[in-house]
Amino acid sequence: MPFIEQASEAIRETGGRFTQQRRLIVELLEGAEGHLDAERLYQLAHARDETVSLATVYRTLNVLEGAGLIDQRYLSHSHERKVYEPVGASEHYHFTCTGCGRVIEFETQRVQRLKEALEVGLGVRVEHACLCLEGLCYACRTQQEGR
Amino acid sequence: MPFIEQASEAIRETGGRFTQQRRLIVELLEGAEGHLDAERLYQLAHARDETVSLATVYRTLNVLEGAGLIDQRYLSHSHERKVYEPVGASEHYHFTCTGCGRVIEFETQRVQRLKEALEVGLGVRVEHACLCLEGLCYACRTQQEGR
DNA sequence: GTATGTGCAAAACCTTTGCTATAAA
DNA sequence: TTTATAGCAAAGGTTTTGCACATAC
Repeated sequence: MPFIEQASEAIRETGGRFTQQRRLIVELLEGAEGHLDAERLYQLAHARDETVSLATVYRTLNVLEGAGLIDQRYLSHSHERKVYEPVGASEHYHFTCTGCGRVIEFETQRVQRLKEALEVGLGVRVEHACLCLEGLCYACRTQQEGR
Repeated sequence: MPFIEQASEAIRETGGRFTQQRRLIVELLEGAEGHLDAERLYQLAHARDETVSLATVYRTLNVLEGAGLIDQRYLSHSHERKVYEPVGASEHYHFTCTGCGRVIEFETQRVQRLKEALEVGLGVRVEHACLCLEGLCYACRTQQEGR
């Protein structure tokens, strides 16, 4: 099912309303190449529809997250701001280059395996795992190494 | 070398001054059983020495982090606040129970291996890795499961 | 003595919330 | 028509900063 319909249904199921502002925000999230933070999402939405406010962006993001449709992530070590992306099928994580700002996505089973190891070893149930990786990408690394 | 001396030397090496406030904050960080956030550190420090302000706590934490003496961590999924701890020899990470708030420390080589895999696979240099795990500890999990 | 550090209060920053009007159902 | 959602602006919580005074070196 397309993401917009998923969102529309999920919101309506809980008695919520699929307003034009919410529709626009959902469309932008779906179409985004990269990872949007609230401010950027607001800029994009506001450019298309002046009636969208930053408060509505935040409220909509929280609604969508509550419905399990998007994930919050932190990309930087300092975690200044959250970015949001549709929940996908693949377990993927992010590496952010502190040199050029590029975000590299990668898939790995290692986090999943770590979770399983902890559930067995510590007897816990892991509900959230956040992994933020930072450093230099290949281009920035070789450039810094002076060649 | 004791942590206090390390800190004293590191600060002085960069032309900094090892003031009484900084000494106290370093002592508290070293002696802490758990993971202190800035507010808690301020409470402890201020109780012992009224001249310590919250601003000085933050400034000192930043100086110590810059000198590589302490690490910032986020324990919760929502990352509301940072906690600080001396840089240790062991690679350890944290699991926070959302039921009772308990923080479980554990050691693992898995993050280190993930880093190495990325450095080879993507050609990057990983400088920071932040892993935040949340869920239910054994006690809270069994209680919630109703038995 | 000089530069760095300090407290205080105000600002910065991202995010949430109270209120009244609006619009989805 | 009913009730959730909107915008706006103000508040929230954590962290940083400007300034004048204090203090480590």
